[in-house]
Amino acid sequence: MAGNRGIEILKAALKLFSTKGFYATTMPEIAKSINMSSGNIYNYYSSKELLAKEIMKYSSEMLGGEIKKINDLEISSEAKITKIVATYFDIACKNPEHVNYFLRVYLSNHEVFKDGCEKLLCVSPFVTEIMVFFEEGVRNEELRDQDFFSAFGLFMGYLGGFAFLNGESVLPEKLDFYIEDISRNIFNALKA
Amino acid sequence: MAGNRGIEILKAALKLFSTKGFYATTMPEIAKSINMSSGNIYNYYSSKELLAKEIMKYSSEMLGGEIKKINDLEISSEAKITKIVATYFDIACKNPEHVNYFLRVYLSNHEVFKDGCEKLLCVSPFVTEIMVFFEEGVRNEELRDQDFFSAFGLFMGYLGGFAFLNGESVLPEKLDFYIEDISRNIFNALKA
Amino acid sequence: MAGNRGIEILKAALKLFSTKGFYATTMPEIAKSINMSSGNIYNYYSSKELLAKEIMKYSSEMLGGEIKKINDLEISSEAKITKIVATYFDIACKNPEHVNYFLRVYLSNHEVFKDGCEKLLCVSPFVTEIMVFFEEGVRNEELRDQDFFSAFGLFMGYLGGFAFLNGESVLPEKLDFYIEDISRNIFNALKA
Amino acid sequence: MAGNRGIEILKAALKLFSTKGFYATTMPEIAKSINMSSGNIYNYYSSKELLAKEIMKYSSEMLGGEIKKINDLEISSEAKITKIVATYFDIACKNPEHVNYFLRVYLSNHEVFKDGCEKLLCVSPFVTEIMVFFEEGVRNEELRDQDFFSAFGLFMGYLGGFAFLNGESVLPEKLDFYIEDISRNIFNALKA
DNA sequence: GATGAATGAGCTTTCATTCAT
DNA sequence: AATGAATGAAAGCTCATTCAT
Repeated sequence: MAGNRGIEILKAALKLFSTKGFYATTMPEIAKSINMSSGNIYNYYSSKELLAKEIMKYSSEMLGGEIKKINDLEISSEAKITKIVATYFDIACKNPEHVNYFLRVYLSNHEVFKDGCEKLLCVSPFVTEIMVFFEEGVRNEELRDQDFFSAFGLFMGYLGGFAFLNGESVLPEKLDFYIEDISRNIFNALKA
Repeated sequence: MAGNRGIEILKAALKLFSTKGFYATTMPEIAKSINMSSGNIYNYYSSKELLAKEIMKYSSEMLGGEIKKINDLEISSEAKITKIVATYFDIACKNPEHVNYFLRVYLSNHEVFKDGCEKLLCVSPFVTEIMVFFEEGVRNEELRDQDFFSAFGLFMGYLGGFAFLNGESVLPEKLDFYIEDISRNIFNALKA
Repeated sequence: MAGNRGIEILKAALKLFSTKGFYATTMPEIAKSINMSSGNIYNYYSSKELLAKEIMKYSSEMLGGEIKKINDLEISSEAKITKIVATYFDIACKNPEHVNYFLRVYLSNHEVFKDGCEKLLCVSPFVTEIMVFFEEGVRNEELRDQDFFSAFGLFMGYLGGFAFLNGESVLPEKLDFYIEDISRNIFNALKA
Repeated sequence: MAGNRGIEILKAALKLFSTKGFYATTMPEIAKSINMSSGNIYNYYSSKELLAKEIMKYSSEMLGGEIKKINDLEISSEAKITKIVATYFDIACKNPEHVNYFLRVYLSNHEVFKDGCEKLLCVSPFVTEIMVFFEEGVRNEELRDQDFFSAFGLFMGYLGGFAFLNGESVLPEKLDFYIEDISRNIFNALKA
């Protein structure tokens, strides 16, 4: 389920869903945005809901991939934290659709992600990489050994929350400005 | 705007919106849940959108009020953090509609909160109390002097993120279990 | 489930379904034919399928009622047969929608009458009266004692088939013309 | 029109139309059931409606052929009636698609058979053989001389009605069980 | 304040048919 | 003959909102 045309639909829907929301975006609208007929979308995704789920998987794989690159580097946990924050903010600035999709579509539209995306199923690529980062840090005695979810929630919540604040235009500075502060806070919270 | 009947509508809508989502909840459904006619709701709230905004203010005032009580106590910042986390989790367990409304309705349905709730306008009672807490801590030299948003994002994101994980049933333990870890992490991040 | 407005919808749908078929008739079309908005139909019948089932019950009760009147008369079985044939043909001429609904909607659109109208459930008022007629005739020794369905199939099939031929305009004469022949044939087939 | 592949399409459509109905069967579905592409059907039949008409002719010829075989036998009219009933029921059991197509597609979807199948045009092979049977019986003075349609309606309606009852699963016995009763009833109705 | 029938625009989805390959 | 992606009109149904009572 993909192919060139399939990806094209997915990207168009990602952009629209993340901007206008799942319900406020119509299938004809998605189709029109890539000069396709509305009926044809259904040759690629059998329903609007399924499309939404595929998008979440796609975005999560993309984000997980970026963090994996950082995990593969031979640097300290402290440095990795800074890189993760910077990378996340870079995406939030340059390709905000991924972050916004998570915040505005996945997080809220429970009913849509019921079957097949329960728990964190569709987001696991991202979760997994954070887990890898954390456990390596603990093994190296750079990070304090604590409950994984306590640590994961900090990361996910802090970064997501900041992306939200940025999207709401309440931050007086650009995202870059906060990288240092945030990285330090996270490291202080997690360090051994 | 308000009155006994008005509050009744608001509470019913809060419960339904936070459970089923804004779009999946219909006005007749809200009305029926309190044995009222659908038309009559419009005598109290002139539109579904306006109702959604009023709910956000209401919830935010309620949550802000709880935090204010903590701010008024004569205890250390470290102790306050623990109390804030515990209170937030208590609400997330016993009255999850408030927390879920923020996560599942406010956070996502941008288009609904456009006019009159931009930025954090409808959530200011909560934001304000976090700000009071933080500035007092800094003044007392218990907390490090850093950018307010860096600190606020930590609080809001961490707590919200955890409420989300709990709602998704991905946490192996009950929320109480995490209070200590989380409070320590927050204090470590913010302390002077 | 009826009321004045409900019956009005039902009659309008009966006329259209029996003329144009179930699928070729649209809900807006039904609504328009009685100057109602399409949405409002759903306040009376929750789906097109349900509407179709209610119509079948309604028509069957009407037809059953007419035959009951004949059953209540103190006349010979032979005379009753003639009256039943004449009455059926009278309806087929003056209110053909009832007969055509049975032939063109009920008989064929299996999938529509699946739940709640299986077997002859929605047509039982009519079936019952034929059964009453037949068993009385047998008890009076006017009719031969044979399997009920063998007798019922003759009635239902013969009359229905003729109504069909008439509707197809293949009969060279008006229906009245055939009453005598058909009644005699039925009596010869069933008599003791 | 026809050829090997053409007949294959026709048979596949016959089976599907008679089971699911004309409107509930899609052209791609027919194609898929014989491993053909949907577009290719149109090289054989220019429209769904035309296909439906060709099927009716095909089925009617098949049924007419069976009755012709009986007409060609040198046996009494009474014996022929029994054979016709038995043959019809045999088909209704072993190849129900023919009988069901008549009942569930032809009988109801008026609009489809409008042009080219009006009156009994597409069913004439069957009608003709019943006519031959009847007129020979009258000529031999085995059957009473009466209006042809009065006699034809009895046959067609009785048999069709029974096939319907059987299809609805309302008959307590298998079709075979009723052959004797029904044949006797028909003979009693038609005999000289 | 209260009712709930009525409106009608708008949604997702389906499907006969076409046509470039 | 054969493919199947593409089209686009049209369907059933929903629901925020109105308004006569």
